[in-house]
Amino acid sequence: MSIKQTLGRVVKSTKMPDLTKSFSSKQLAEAITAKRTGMKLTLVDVSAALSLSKPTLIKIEKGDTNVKLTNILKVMEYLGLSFSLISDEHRQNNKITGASDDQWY
Amino acid sequence: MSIKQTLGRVVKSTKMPDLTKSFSSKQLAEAITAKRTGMKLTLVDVSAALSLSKPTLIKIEKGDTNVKLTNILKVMEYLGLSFSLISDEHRQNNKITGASDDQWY
DNA sequence: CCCATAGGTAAATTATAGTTAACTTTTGAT
DNA sequence: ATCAAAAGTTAACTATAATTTACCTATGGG
Repeated sequence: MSIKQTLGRVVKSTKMPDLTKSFSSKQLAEAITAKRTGMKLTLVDVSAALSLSKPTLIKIEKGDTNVKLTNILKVMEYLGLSFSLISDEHRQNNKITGASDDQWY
Repeated sequence: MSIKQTLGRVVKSTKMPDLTKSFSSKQLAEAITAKRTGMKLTLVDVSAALSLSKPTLIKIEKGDTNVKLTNILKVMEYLGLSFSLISDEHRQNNKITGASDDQWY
């Protein structure tokens, strides 16, 4: 048990959003909050670990997109979250057609 | 055929990166460039459509992460790209255990 | 009820992203 | 080899994100 826990800090954990739903900044914000609280970390914990200010963290957890990508990526990496890229028009049914793949868009 | 094409603008299309590989800002940048050129759009086309400056677009296509998330999302939406979120520790083998799911992290 | 701790907000300042405009380089079609 | 258009760079400027510090509120344990 960590010292912090013995000092009685309590971080209520929030529910992880459904990551199968289509991306939105709100979903990202919720996932970050859920991850952080699930790991029993406070805003100040993350703030200190990443040298990121608390107001900026709060902006991120509120889904404000007027934040530098690098700051969001730092938080995500720290919490064990990451992106994957989806190309909307990219066909799932990727059967072999013999055609060249220069029409993927 | 569009007027632009009759004016002889040529946009060389670049290859789409492998979207199954793990996310990096470089991968994102490459995907954006590949999508844009695949759609035969110039930087100025996108710049004009989104009211975003060319230097900012170039930063994005170079993988510079010191860019506001909102600007990246605008470009991605315009080109038909999107994110999905991945929780690193989230188990794939999600078998029914009867346990409550408050230990997802 | 206290009191400590976490979340959240506000104002002033600093750092820097973004824009504009002009310019250079690269590219490819003819 | 020329020419036009696309990509990329630069510098000065403007807009605004980020920080700092200080506050306020909410919550839960004792």
